[in-house]
Amino acid sequence: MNYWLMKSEPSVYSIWDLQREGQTLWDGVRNYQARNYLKAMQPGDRAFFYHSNADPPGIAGLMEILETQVVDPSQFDAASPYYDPKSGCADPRWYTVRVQFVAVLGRFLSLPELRATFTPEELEVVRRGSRLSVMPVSQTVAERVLALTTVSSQPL
DNA sequence: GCCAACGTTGGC
DNA sequence: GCCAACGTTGGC
Repeated sequence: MNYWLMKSEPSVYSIWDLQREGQTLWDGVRNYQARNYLKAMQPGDRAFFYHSNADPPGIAGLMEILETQVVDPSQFDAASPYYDPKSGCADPRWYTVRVQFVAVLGRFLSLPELRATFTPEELEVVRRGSRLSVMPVSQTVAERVLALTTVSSQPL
């Protein structure tokens, strides 16, 4: 089981939106490295839900990867802001995952706090200028992150 | 709202 | 394949 960190702007889609909906398709990722990480995910993996462009930015929740290797349908939708006219149905360019809500953290972990706790080598999101929206998190760092907050256990 | 950092595009 | 121009991300 691997851990990941996935960013979303809460004004667009927040951890509370996921809590209400239970699960969602993580569509709209249009960066090749982030897509490669999405492709590497396996069902049962866990991911931290990171609120970007928030006040303060930071880790807000936890989710589980439900379904992988999903073709992102928004790339074919001309009305979508994520439409990619260069992607064809025969050879889709963008893949994503379906995620399941697990928990809202009992205490959010702000970016300043993460910076104070982890080096850029340990946790890529604290790196200056880090723009990747999906990134891996090592088991040890994930456990240290979880130890900093409270996560009410929710049956899935 | 600003702007630094970064990714992508396209001319050559 | 280089690189300047441009667009986007995201912290502050």
